Parts: sequence; C-alpha cells; structure tokens
Amino acid sequence: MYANFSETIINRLSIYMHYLIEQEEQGKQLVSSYDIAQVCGVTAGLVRKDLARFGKFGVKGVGYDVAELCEGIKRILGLDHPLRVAIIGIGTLGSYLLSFQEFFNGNYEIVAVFDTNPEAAITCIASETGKPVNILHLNHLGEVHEAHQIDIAMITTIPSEAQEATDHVVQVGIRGILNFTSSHVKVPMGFVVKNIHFVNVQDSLIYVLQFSQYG
Amino acid sequence: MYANFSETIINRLSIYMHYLIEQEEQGKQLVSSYDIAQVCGVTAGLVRKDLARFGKFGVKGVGYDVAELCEGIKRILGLDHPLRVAIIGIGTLGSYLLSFQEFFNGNYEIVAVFDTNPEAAITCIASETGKPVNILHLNHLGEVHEAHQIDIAMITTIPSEAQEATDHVVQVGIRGILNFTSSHVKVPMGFVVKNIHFVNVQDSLIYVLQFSQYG
DNA sequence: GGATGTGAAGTCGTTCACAGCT
DNA sequence: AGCTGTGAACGACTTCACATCC
Repeated sequence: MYANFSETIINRLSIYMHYLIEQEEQGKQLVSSYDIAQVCGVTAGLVRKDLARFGKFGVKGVGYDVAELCEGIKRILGLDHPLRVAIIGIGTLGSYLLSFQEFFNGNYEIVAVFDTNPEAAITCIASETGKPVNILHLNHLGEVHEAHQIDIAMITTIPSEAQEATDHVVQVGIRGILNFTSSHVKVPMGFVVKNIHFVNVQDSLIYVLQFSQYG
Repeated sequence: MYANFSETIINRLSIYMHYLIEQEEQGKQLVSSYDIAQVCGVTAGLVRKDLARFGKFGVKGVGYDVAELCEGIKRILGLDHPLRVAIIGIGTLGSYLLSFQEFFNGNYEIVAVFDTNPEAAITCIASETGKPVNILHLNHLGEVHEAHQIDIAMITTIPSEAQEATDHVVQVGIRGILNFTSSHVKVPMGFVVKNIHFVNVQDSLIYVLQFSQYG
C-alpha cells in the first residue's frame, strides 16, 4: 500500500486518471507529461514529480502507456476493484446522482437508495430517470451493508437531517461518507467525511474574477 | 482590493463565511478562532493567520464579532453585492441547482435558465420545483447578459455539448464559468473556469479510507 | 531528438510560542 | 484569565535544470 500522501496530490492523481480514461476510450495509447499537464492545468514537471512519488510508470524518451498508467493510478487510489455506494436521501440531488452513473467511469456502483419516506420518493425517481430503482427505508441500511459491504454513503438529505442520517451510517459501520448537504456532520474516529460544497468553489471564482479584468 | 491570494486560502475563507452566516442566523454575536477552527476542521492559529492577512477583524481577549467578520470576508471575496447566475442546460443537474437556491445564502440570484431545447425542459422543471421558471433558448443569452450583467454561467449540459455551450458564454462576454460537466473546457485569456467534479473528491475519499482502518 | 526521473533551490503554507490587548 | 495578532521555525509543495535512457 502507498503511504499517506496529501489530499492535494491525490486529488491531482484522480484528475490525471480521468483524463487517461478519456484518452483510453478514444484509442490513444501513449501520452507525455506535457499532454497530461496541458489538459489538467498544471506543469509537466509537476506531473512527473507526482507520478515519481509512487514508482516509475514511464519510459524515457517515449512517454507513458495510457492503459498501464491508468491502472497504476487506480491501484494507488484503491480503485482497482469495484466500489459500492449507497445514496441516503432521494430528492433532486439524489436523483441527479442516480442519473449520472456514467460519471463514475465504471469504478463505482450504486447498490441501493435509502430514504425515510421511500414511497413518496419512488414517483420522483421514475419520472426522472425512467429506470426502476429500488428505494428502501433507512431501517434496512444495516442488512444491505451486511450483504453488500458498502464502501461509501452519499448523504443527500435535506441539511437538517444530515447529522441523523450520518449517525445511522456510522452505526451500521460504513466508514466513507460524502456529505453533499450544506450542514457540517460529525463522525467518530476511524470514519472519514468529505464535504462536497460547490458554493465554496463558486465563491472563490468570484474572488478570482476581481483580478482578471481585461487590461 | 485585496491582492491575489491562493485558492487554498480563499476556499477556507468561504468555508469560514458560511459558518458565520449560520451562526448569525442562530443569533450568535461572538465567535473565537477556536470555534471557527473546530467546525471547519483546521487549527485556531491558522484561522487567525488567514484573517490577519487581510486586516484586523477581532478584539484581543474577546474574539470576533460575527456580523462584522462575515461582512469583512464578503468584502474580500467580492460577495458584498448580489451576484447574477445563469444556468446553461437544464437536465437533472440544472433543476437540482434551481431547487437549491437556499444553498446560496442570499449572495447569488439565478436570473435565467437556457437550453437549446427549452420546450422539452419546461415540463421537467415544473414537476421538480413547482415554481414557474423562464427557460430561454440559448440564442437569447446575449440579450439577457446585456440587460442583467451576468457574473457566472453554470455549464450543466451533457458533457459532449459543454465546449459548445462554453464558447457561447465566452462569445457574449460572461467571464466566470462553473463547469459541472465531466468534460474539460477551454476559454481564452481573461475568462475563468472552475470545475466542479465530485468524482475527484470521491476518489480521494477511497484513498484515505485505505489508511484509516481500525487498529 | 525527445521525454522521463530527480536532486537542489526556491516558494509557499502551517505550526508554534508568546507578546499584547481587554 | 482569555483570545487575538505575529515573528520565527518548520515543513510541504513546486519549479528548475539536467543527467539519463529509449
């Protein structure tokens, strides 16, 4: 296993990987650090440094084999086997996540959707995606986790219910949590939460715009 | 205006600010760097350093006035006046963004929604939010921008149409772009793109989970 | 020739400890 | 006593330049 590197570096590896997946789908076999750098918005030297931390993936004078490097990064990230995801709370956001499974590039699988009011939700989903989706009451989270070993729970409830939903997730022993709500949630040691708040990105965009005026 | 600080720092200011807005709504008047630090997941010293870069906001021995600090950060970020947003492409993601206007805490206003197929979209939206929403053909983007001075365009089309939509946005002169699609988009100098790809966060969550086993 | 891998240098971000104000 | 503001020490990240290999 690869020692504990910083989130900054790991996040870039993820970006590189998704670029490589794209290239692989388009049939490209070889890329250079310059190719990766340009698309991902970093310098070529940094790409090489990032990769060199984890081993030697390239061939001097030639570049990187797309499929090989992609597999290498997947191994580093822990994405070399399929990962199971549960969605907790099925409003507009939950149904969006369901409909965009293609985002996941095959690494993730949504195994179940939970809500405290599953009947009301079913109509919503059916009209959105056209797919039949199994929506279960949150009480069944434990059984499903026992049966399928869920890696990540996505919290997509309304903000005021986020902590309660998270407590439930923690209680059944799912250790990875993606919090899409605007509330902060707390978990005990050994569990990991990552927040996805696009508003912060939006705010920093506004900040940068102040300094990028023409002239 | 406040000189060009790094995205890391600006992103934290945004996180602090949203915490302060929450506290203000709950009637709290005073916070310490320790309060902010605990909720936002950083150290108290870092909070003070971050703020000190931009001026003196607190009172020694006392703490920070919530409303005052909140206003201060808004001024730094450029959020001290309402900002106008357009949504380009109205599928499940676009309708989610519409329905979550409360996320924005009053700083942002969605002035219009555009699509290349507005008729098809209208039904989708109406059933989602229950609100009447004006969906216009993308051809009208220029007029609306003239009339309302749009600050940010959110690209929420299907990935294969992202670049085309972005080109349109650039052409009418909207300089801030939030790209929610999985495609990379290119813009000329003077324009700013920020990507919102939760998959990268999800990937890094998986990485971290490898090292947080019990025991 | 062309691209990687890497030490060394340089920059940037964070922690620490404490002086100073209330 | 409590909490901010800040220089100094520390550590992490990034760039640079070049030796190295295909």
